[in-house]
Amino acid sequence: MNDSKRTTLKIIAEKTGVSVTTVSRVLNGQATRYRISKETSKKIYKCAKELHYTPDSLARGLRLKRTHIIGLIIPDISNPFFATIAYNIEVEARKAGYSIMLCDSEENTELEIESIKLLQSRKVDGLLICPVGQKSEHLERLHNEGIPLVIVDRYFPDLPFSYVVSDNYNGAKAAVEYLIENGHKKIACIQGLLNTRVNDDRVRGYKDAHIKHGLTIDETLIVGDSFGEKNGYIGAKLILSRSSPTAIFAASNLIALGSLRAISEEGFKIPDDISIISFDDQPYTEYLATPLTTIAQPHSEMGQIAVKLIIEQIESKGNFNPVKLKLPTKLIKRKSVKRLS
Amino acid sequence: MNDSKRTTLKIIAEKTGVSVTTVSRVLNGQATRYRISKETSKKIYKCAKELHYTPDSLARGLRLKRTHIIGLIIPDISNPFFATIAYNIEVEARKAGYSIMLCDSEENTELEIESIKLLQSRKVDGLLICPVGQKSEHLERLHNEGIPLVIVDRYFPDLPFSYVVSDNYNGAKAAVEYLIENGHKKIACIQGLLNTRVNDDRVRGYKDAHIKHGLTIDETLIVGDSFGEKNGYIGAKLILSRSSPTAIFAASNLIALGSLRAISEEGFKIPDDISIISFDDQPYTEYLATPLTTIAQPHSEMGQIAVKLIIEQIESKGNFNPVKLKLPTKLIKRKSVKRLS
DNA sequence: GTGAAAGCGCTAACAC
DNA sequence: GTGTTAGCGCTTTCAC
Repeated sequence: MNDSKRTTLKIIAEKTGVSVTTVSRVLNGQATRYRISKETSKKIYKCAKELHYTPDSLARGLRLKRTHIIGLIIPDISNPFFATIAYNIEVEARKAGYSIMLCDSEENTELEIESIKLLQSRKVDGLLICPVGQKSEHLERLHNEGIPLVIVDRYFPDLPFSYVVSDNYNGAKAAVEYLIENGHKKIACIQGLLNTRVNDDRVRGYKDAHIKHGLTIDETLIVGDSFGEKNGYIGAKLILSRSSPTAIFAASNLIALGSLRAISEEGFKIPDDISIISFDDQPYTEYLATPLTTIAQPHSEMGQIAVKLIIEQIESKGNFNPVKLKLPTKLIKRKSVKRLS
Repeated sequence: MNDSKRTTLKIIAEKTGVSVTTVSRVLNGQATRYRISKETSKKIYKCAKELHYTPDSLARGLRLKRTHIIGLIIPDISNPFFATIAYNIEVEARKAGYSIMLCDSEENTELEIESIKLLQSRKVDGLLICPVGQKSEHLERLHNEGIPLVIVDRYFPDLPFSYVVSDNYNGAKAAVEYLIENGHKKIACIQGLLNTRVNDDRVRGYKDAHIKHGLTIDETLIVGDSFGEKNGYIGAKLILSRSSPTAIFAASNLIALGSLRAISEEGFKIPDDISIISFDDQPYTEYLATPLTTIAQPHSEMGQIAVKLIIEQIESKGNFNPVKLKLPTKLIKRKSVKRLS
């Protein structure tokens, strides 16, 4: 921290009457390599302990060009989906000796770009980004600069960097097929942020499920433009007022929450009046008025794998190939889908 | 990051034919102060831009003894309560030019202590800690070392450091009084982590509400020992099997979630068979099977104020007095409490 | 077995 | 108006 004169190698060197070099070597476990005498070592360890020596990571980072910091950019850490991912990332990174510097991009590409710059100036060893996902030039640039980078959740399949995401397409398709198999034919889709791969994949899954089962796609049943709760609310209100779908496919947990509010305000009952299925499972979903049928994403795995990938990349010094991972989702059947006769 | 030779002041100095000092001064906006000529300035800015110069925060931090990093220690970032607080902290800190280094203590004092050491070696300017709360020696030590420190959520009233917390005592008391006013006399309490001030305050509020209304306190109705979901589940199971309370006071949002599971498993209906009131409101609480009556905590304010306090403290260089803030909570009446005749 | 010296990129005191 | 120099705390080459 600021003042109060923290212990440095120099201080220890003076106290023990050896050179800074020796102290550094001993404290870095290189005593044997340099055949430093047991006594000297002991003396140094003892002194370091007494004075509560902690190495200065800034100085070390400056010297070594290695900070053991991973920059993490999240679109909204208050969203339980990202909070869970962040949790797993932090725990896994810590185990591997890395610290996390956290930035929230507030679902805003400009802020995302700012955050990247910031983290670069902070000299993080690598970047873990859950991108807003509408633009990618800034990420490509990063990649070209040779900065270790792993994308989580939202991705860009055609670009040459590593990512770990859920299988949004098949997840969404499975969700909608489940609806169709239960006799639903008029299914609304409240989608998330437009022109993001995640959303496009989910919507594509929604459409392909229709096609597969010979149903025509009614574009007016597809509404919405963000992953937030408000969009779920507005989307559901809209859809309920102008059409009468028998089911809703909500493209995110927050969208589902917003829809729930709209649905109850409009006096509809789930699943009797309308069915709903949501993307992303959360601890609370099973206790909702009607326990929600959802597509669960592998939060923990995503976080853990992301950390593994970024560290591999950091430690490989450039010669590695992008790893592209699409993790399977799981349909969790609960009570929010009604079987139509 | 690691290689690819990032632009430094030196490089710019060479390209523009001036000294490093001048470059530093210009790029730090001290051109006028040192009366550096417009041309020189322009030249430098232009070169810096072309070469995408970003200052090296490590070097700067080392030199200035100031990193503009705030260390944040959270017991569980996947808990929506903390995630929301973290969100507000990150946003507020960023606005003020600070970055957040995040550590999750997993509700474990040992890890909390480790994290503190880590963050100290990272030379953070100050520490924002949501402590586990069972021990405080390590925090006192920090304080004595003169390290800027603000405690959030869980606190130690007798110790001389700043904190910002909810008024847990009055919140809990209001909750239980509300129950009593609705005719409940046999009220169970599923408490959180023992020997933490937060829990003690909430339990004290629970008890004092009884006393105030002339009810005797039945210690067998008080169960539990952690803020997690599992404890809520076990606690509710226990209480339901051996007593028959008409209401449950759940000391956290996760405890409430666990209780909900137990209650439904046991075939009880809320609020007809049993009422429940929970501490901490979350976006999903109003959509639960029975919308929960809760005590809402001022998440955003807590986060924002915490950042203000820590920055004040960082920038005051020692001569400041601890600020102790207890923020009011709010009873949010929904449908989980039944009026008994 | 140990040390001196250089240098990572930056800022600031002191020159002129 | 601009430069020289020292030094933040650390690691590492080279020397003996």
